[in-house]
Amino acid sequence: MFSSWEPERDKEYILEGSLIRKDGKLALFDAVVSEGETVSIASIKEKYDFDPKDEKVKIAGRLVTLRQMGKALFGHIQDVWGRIQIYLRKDTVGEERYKEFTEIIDVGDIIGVEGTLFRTNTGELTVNVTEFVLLSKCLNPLPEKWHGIKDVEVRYRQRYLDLIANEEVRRIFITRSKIISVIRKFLDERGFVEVETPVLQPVASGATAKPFVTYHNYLESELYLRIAPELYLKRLIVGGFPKVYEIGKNFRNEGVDTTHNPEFTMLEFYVAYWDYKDLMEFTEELLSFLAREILGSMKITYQGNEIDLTPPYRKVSYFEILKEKTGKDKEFFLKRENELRKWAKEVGLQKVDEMTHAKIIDKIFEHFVEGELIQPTFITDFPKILSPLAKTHRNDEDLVERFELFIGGKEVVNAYTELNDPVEQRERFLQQLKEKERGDEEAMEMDEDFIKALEFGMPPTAGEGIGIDRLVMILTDTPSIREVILFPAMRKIKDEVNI
RNA sequence: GAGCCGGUAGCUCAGCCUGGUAGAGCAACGGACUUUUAAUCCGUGGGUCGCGGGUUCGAAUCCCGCCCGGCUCACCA
Repeated sequence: MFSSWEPERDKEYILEGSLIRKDGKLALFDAVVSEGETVSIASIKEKYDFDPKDEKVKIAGRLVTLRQMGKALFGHIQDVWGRIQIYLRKDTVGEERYKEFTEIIDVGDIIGVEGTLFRTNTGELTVNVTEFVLLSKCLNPLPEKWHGIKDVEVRYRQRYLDLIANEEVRRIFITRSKIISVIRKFLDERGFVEVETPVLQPVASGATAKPFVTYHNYLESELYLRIAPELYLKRLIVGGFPKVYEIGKNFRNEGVDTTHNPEFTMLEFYVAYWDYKDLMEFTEELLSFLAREILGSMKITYQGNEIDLTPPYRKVSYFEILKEKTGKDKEFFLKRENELRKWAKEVGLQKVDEMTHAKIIDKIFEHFVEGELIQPTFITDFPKILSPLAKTHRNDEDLVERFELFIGGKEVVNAYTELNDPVEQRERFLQQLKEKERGDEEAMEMDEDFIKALEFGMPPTAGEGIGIDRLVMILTDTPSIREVILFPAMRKIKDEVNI
């Protein structure tokens, strides 16, 4: 049962009426819906939609529509999962209670109702209300019922309004949650152990990016918010975990656009005794499993493009596709730096003189190749100078055993056979330090503690990172990363006094 | 950081080009209505036109600066 209504408070509220809404003072109702008895709107629809048969139900939610007709009224109450119609008749609840409802309850309020299910003349499953309670008052008007809320700034800054008003938005975030839970299920069933590694790290390494810096007062040292969990997860492989994964936030102190948010969610997983070829197959399995579980189909539409997630995916090597798109071969990119620089300027790449050799190659690839990879495509065998943590290719000293998977023109997966030779790893870090001295701000940091771990022996291992936000974008057909992050990074609104 | 676009009632928008004291729908408020669902019908109230400055007799409208947001580029796996 609902806890008892307190008539004195009702009167108080009714007496003050709309004044209470303006003064911002409100006698809160302490009525509660007792635990375990209220059922969700979604479960009622699921259970009784075919046959309501006067089932007694008790539900709570936000009143989002209201149609009053004198001696009866209709409305809908809603939560993130769905909405259900309620029907209130004067001759069912009594004259007093009916009057109370119309006088104290407005669209936007959180209410609880109790009643029996029936179907209206138009066939909609509806609760014929016998008892109701105001659970929380909404002091502000809700966004418009028909057009919802469109102002993107309001949608991001006050996401709760977006969620109340826009069904599509609710769907996206529910799908996001499902995607993450299906990924966990997939990995757990295959023997992976989920772990948590430090977000605050003394060395920001494991990726090429600018970190956020903070300070620990007690340890009296600077710490960095992680740009990647990679080096810690590999330490766990050294420690004997054969299969580990972590899903969590990474932080990069860089620009904001439709595919970048300063904090974003990554899945990283590592498997001992696998190589990058095993990971390609595993990635195909994972993505087709996701498509089946989430969408029930291998075919998706992303921003107008039909994308087929049925394995196997196209595999093409880094320099093969570069040659296809630019006519220049690996030799040109890797061995003839001066000619490359000249040519890069000719094709319109900016700030070439400020870039390192590696960076120019990376830029050229982004410019000529990335956006065109609509169907799932593994780009394999990257140049070594772009991949300081990946193992040298078994057939080519210039390359590493690495792949990235592109879908819808976006990089979604990055993976490689891990470099497990501590001597070579130190050399690669030193190479990065040189790049840093030459002005590459994103070059990777030396991590001596990680090298020490490698010196104890890391088994041959393959590791992979999946950008969860971008994956959600593709599976929900959204054009901007902000549409799949509940509270995307926004500029602080300046205090008017300080302007 | 650059270019383009936007900011008008609680929400969605019109008005701006061509300067003359701000408008619609929904929401709110009052009334009618016992199967409605963008309910309907009658009536009422509601504005720092993002902020600041300039031009002008007069600025939502023209000009300049700033703030916030979006897109594209740059940056960035």
